[in-house]
Amino acid sequence: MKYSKLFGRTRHNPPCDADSVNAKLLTQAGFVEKLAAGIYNFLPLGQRVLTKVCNIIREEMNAVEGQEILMPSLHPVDIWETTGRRKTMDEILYKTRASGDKEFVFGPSHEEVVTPLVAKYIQSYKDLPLSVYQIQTKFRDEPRAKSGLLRGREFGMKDMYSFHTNEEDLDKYYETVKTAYFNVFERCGLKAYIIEASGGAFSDKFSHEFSVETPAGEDTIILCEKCGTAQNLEIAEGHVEGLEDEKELPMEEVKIERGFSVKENAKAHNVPDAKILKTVVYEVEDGGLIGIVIRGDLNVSDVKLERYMKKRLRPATPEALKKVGLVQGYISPVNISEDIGISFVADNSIKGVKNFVTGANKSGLDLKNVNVGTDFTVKEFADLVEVKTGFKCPKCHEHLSEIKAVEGGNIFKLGTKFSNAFGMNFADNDGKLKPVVMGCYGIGTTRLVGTIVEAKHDEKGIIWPKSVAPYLVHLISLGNDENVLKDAESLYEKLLEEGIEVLFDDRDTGAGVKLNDADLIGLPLRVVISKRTLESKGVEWKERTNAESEIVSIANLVKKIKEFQK
RNA sequence: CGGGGUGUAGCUCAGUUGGCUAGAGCGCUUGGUUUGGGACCAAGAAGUCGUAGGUUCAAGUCCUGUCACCCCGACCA
Repeated sequence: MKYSKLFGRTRHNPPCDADSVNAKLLTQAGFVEKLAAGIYNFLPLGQRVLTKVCNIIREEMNAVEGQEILMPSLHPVDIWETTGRRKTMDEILYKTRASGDKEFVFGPSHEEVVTPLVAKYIQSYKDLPLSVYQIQTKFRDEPRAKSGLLRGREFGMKDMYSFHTNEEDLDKYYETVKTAYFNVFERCGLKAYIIEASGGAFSDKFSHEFSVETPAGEDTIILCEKCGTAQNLEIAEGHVEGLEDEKELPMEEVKIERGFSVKENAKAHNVPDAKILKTVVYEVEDGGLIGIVIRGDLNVSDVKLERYMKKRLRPATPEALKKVGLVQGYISPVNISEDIGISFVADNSIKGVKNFVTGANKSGLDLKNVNVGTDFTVKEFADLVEVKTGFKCPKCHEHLSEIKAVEGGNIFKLGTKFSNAFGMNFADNDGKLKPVVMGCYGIGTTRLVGTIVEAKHDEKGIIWPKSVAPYLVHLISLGNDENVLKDAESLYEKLLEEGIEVLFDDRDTGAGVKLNDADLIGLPLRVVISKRTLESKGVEWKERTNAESEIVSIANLVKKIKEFQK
C-alpha cells in the first residue's frame, strides 16, 4: 500500500477528548476515528489489525471444534422476556420500536438467540457435544463509555456457545477452551492471567476472567509471581502476618481527644495502625446492621462481605448509626447488646493481635488492652479482608503483588439456565429427556485491539506485534534523488511480488515527518532507502522494538524479511 | 442517574467590561527553495461561533432551555 493513497492519515495532535493511550495513539496514527462516545469507525489500518485479531481467534476456536455462524443483531423482545433478562439487563439494552409497535432489542449477547436456534437441531445425545461461535457486533448502553476501544457502546465480540449432555463433558470442554484462550492472547503478544470472576453478591461462581496485564488497566489483580496464581483484588485470598505475641492485659478505659480516622487514633495512643480495632458498620438490604471488626491497617472487601452475607449491603449512614446509639469514630463491639439490632463479625486478621485499642461507644472515651474472647465476642470469624501487596499467597506462601489489568475475555459454565428457559432438551441414551448443559465463552475483539495498544507502545507510538500488525514492513524513501525514488519504487514492487505486506511512504515530504509517522504507526520493521544507504548499496533496517539499526544489502533484503516474518 | 467542565476552520486552541468585515498555529491548495528526526518563503481556500429561544441599538461574549463530548462518582451479563 502506498501511503499517499491510504485513507486515513496521521495527525500532529491527539484529539482533545481522547483520555486513554489507546484512543490517543489509534486516532493519532489513523487507525480509528470516533463517531460518538464509545462508538468508533475503523479506518483501513485499524480494520486490518481487527481482521488479523479475528483470524487468530477463528483459528483457535476452529481448533477446539467451534463452528462459525452468524446470528442477527436485532432481536424480537419476547426472547428476552423468556429469560427475564429484558428486566435484569434493562439498563444496558438498546431497544427500538418497529412498525406495528413491535419492540426489538439490539443484541448485547446471544444466549437468547443461540439457545432456541440450537434447540431446533438437537434431539439426541448423538447430536452432542456441539460448539458454535460468531464474531459480531454487540450493543450495550454502558452508563459511561470510556477508555477508547476498551469500553464501547457498540463493539466487536467473539462469542462461542457449547452444548453438552452433562456437567462432566462441559467441564472437560471448558478446560480445552481455557487453553485456546491463552493461545489467543499469547499470539496477540499479550500476557494473560486466568482468575475467578469477582462478580457481586449473586454472581455465578462458575466463571473465569482472562486478565491482560497493562499499566492502564481498570482492574487490580493480586498475583503470586512464584506459583502464578492470579486473583481479582475484590475477592482475593491471602495470609496476613500476625503481630508479635504478647500477654493479654486487663482492659482499661482511657479518656482522650482524638480524630476519627484510624491513623489519628493510632497516633493519639502511640500504637501502630494494626493495633487499632476497627469496626465498620453496614446496613443490610432487608434491614438491620452488621459490624465488621478488622485490624486498623486493613480494609474490608465489600465484595467478599456481600458473598459471605449473600445479601446486598451499603455502608451505614450517620443517621442509622445515631438511631441505635452508636457514636461515629468510637464504635466497637465491646459492651454492645445485640438488642439494638446489630451483630458483629470479625475478620480473621484480628486473631493475630493482642491488646487492641478501640472506642468505648462514647465520645472522647477509648478502651485499651481489648482482647477478643475476653472483652468481646463476635458471632463468627470470616475472611473479609481486602488483600494487598505484602500478604502471602494462599497456595505457596510467597509474597503477593498487585498488577493492573484489563479484562480480555471471560468464560462461563451456564449449566441448564438457558436450556430450561427455552426447553432445550435431548433424549439421552437411557431414553430419558434431559436438559442440555451449556457453556459460553467471550472475547472482545475491538477491545483486544485497544488492549494491545495499551500494552505495546512507547512515547513515540504503537509497537505492533508481528501477528497483528496491519503491515509487516514500513518502507520509506528519503530525499528526492532520482535514483532513490526509482530504487524505492522497484523495491516496493519486489516486496509486493514476494507477498510481503508493505506500507510504502512515497510522500514528497521531510525525513522527520516520515520517520516520526513510522514510529507512531508502529509497524514491526522499518526499511529506509536514501542516498546515504545507496552509497553502501543497501537499505537501513530498523525493528520497532530495537533502538539500533543496520545496513542490509538490497540483494539480501527479501530473504532477511522472510526470516524476520517467522 | 448525581456533581463538575467544555462546545469558535479538518486538528489544537485564543477571542478583554457585549461594539466595526471572527483570529493564530498545524493541516490543506498553488508556485519556489529544501530533504536522515515534525524545514522555509510567497500567495490562497476554508467557520450558520453545538443548537433553539430570550435580553439588547448591538450577542462568539449575557440569560434560559436543549443536545453532544470529557472528568469524578454510582453502575459494569
